[in-house]
Amino acid sequence: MKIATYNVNGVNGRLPVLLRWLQETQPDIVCLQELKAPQEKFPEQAIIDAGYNAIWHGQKSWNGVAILAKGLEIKETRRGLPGDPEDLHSRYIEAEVGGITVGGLYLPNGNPAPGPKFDYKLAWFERLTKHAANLLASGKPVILTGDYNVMPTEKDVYKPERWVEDALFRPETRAAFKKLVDQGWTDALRKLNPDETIYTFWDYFRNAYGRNAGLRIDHFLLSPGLVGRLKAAGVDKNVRGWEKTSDHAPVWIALD
DNA sequence: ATGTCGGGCCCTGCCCGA
Repeated sequence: MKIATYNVNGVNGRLPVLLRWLQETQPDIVCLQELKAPQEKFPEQAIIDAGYNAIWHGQKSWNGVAILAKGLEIKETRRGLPGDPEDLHSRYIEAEVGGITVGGLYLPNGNPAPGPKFDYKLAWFERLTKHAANLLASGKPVILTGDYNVMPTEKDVYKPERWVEDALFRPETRAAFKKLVDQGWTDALRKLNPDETIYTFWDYFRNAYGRNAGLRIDHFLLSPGLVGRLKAAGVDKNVRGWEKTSDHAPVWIALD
């Protein structure tokens, strides 16, 4: 079973790229982030025509998350993280699919830091970490995947010294990610490729993709029971080179 | 500091968020 995550950066603007990638790689389950579309503007029919069921949580202009599945029922278990009824951003959606609880997340960017946006990022991280503890305690197989907007270590940045003040790489952000993982999660891409340079994002500026000036910020965290089923993982880096593409590339894992 | 995207809107060049 192949499970993927993809920050599309505008699901309608990237629809041709998304459909081509689905057709070429045929993942079983897909988490999408940054739909940038209100609930009623999600391209549902095109996704159905591509062979996928979908649930999504849209929002005008920004954010937005979805879960797609091919030939599997998607049983929604939650939209939005608990802990702050004032938070109206569409950044978390969760479902039971194929016997696995899949949480698709779009963690706040947090720039500029310090400031209110960075505070919001750290608060959101805390809420995610609390919810993640409850998911682990359930003993069920769980995947938490999406755009974490965190480079966990220096290995995950093309030029770490340039990013130390950035919200994606500040010590507080890395500490928050470590605190989450240390609950007992496994970073699937790193587990299978302990020493390799792996990037999932290249910004649009200064020919970042051409220079491979990338970041690893899209992650798969697996609950302990799933680690033994992890057989492969990768980044569909070529998709970042397509016309009208997202600044992120799709990331995937294969489970037994 | 800069760079480049999608989306949205005082409908078209500019602002926001990333």
